[in-house]
Amino acid sequence: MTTPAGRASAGRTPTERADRPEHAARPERTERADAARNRLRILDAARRLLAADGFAELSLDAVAKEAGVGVGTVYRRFHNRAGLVYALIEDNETRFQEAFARHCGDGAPSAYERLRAFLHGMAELVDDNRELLLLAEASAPAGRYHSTPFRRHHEQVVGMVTELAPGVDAAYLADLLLMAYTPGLFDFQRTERGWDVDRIKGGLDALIAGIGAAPPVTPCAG
Amino acid sequence: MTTPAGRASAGRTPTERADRPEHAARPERTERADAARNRLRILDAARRLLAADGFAELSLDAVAKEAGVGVGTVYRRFHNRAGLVYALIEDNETRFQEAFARHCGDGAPSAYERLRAFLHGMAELVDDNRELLLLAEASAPAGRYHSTPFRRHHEQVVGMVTELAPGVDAAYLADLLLMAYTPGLFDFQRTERGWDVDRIKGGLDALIAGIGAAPPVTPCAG
DNA sequence: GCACCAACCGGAGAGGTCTCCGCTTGGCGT
DNA sequence: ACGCCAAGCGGAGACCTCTCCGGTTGGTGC
Repeated sequence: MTTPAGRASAGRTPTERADRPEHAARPERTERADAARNRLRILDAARRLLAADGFAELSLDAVAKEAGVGVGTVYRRFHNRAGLVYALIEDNETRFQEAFARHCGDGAPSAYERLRAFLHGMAELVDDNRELLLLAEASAPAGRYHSTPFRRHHEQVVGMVTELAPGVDAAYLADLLLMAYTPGLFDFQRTERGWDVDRIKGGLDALIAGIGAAPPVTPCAG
Repeated sequence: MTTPAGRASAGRTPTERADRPEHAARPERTERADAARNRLRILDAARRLLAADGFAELSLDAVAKEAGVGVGTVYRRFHNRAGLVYALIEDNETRFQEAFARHCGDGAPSAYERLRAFLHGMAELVDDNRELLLLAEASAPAGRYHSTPFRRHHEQVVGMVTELAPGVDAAYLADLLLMAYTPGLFDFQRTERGWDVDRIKGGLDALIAGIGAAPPVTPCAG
């Protein structure tokens, strides 16, 4: 998300700037050197603080101090705590995508198997990053739906579901499937309900097996 | 935006963490008269403020002032903002339960029809209380799973699913079905995706129809 | 080089959440 | 009636998030 597309700015006179809506189609400016340096510093400081103090709390004031920048700089860059945490998350997401692609690239399995592999992979990913995801959710519960990882996951699941069961509302089902990995729910199931990851995988397996097997409304016996 | 639940100062305080299941679990001790009076005052003040200023913000300082009590009193009673908001929600929940019972009490429809009615009713309930639910979720995303309404809903859905499809993991499926009404998701679907309530109802209908129709794992063809 | 200026920086301050703790009081036993 | 005391009260204060804005600087056109 952070890679700047190096595009030189066309010289603009200040008068032009006034009569156009500011955030309409702002061409991507290259990030200034000091800004880039500070962004890295902040991300690094956050990781350090998280590792040291645990995931229960993450004060952006503290992050700023650790990074050696002012608070304003942190907020300018990441908007709010949720923004910072989501930026941290994108990293892990990349690794997941690679693993999933590797898993599905060869052999080209059926849609069912790919969906199953995806869902199982998600279970492991969420389990591994539980604390960070919980922090992200606590910071901005609704932020998830707008996040790059969620959107990408949704797209992928829609594709597989469409292939698996052409009749169903794939977009809706994808939402629901992804909701299985809402951090708070997942943690509640693992911790409070005492379920292991296999139970969750199994529940999802059964669900998608049913979907793949049965036409959406008419019963099998019919 | 707002800090999740607790402050977690250096030394752990002996006071209980906030996201415990205890909202409605009042100890057997009878509430003192002044405490009861203040609780009502606070609830009332909160409703008044919400109606007047909108649901975007609800400062407990302001609630305390409006109620004519100290901040400490508010926090003693409701632990944190989430607690106060969930207390407000329980009210609407009661009305929903009554409607659902009335709907299902006579005629004793099939499990499928009862589940369908329940899910549709939830859709309306969530749609009607979107703002309040969003506020609750923002205050404590994980608090939902511990709340009395969620637990009751879960129990009810488990019962209906068990009856409908004895082979499946009813507890897991109930979780998933209820996640369809996560406030953030629902609002995202309605607002951002531009879906209407019927689309959501329809998606759920198809899902439970499939579940009722197909045996959990073996495909029809087998 | 040099001048210009948009983007960037930093930190004071507004406003919120929640805790701490000394004072007050309702309800009970006698 | 009366005394006791756990439960309740209130608000100062610690700490946090996020905004605002005057001063600074990297990168560009000339």
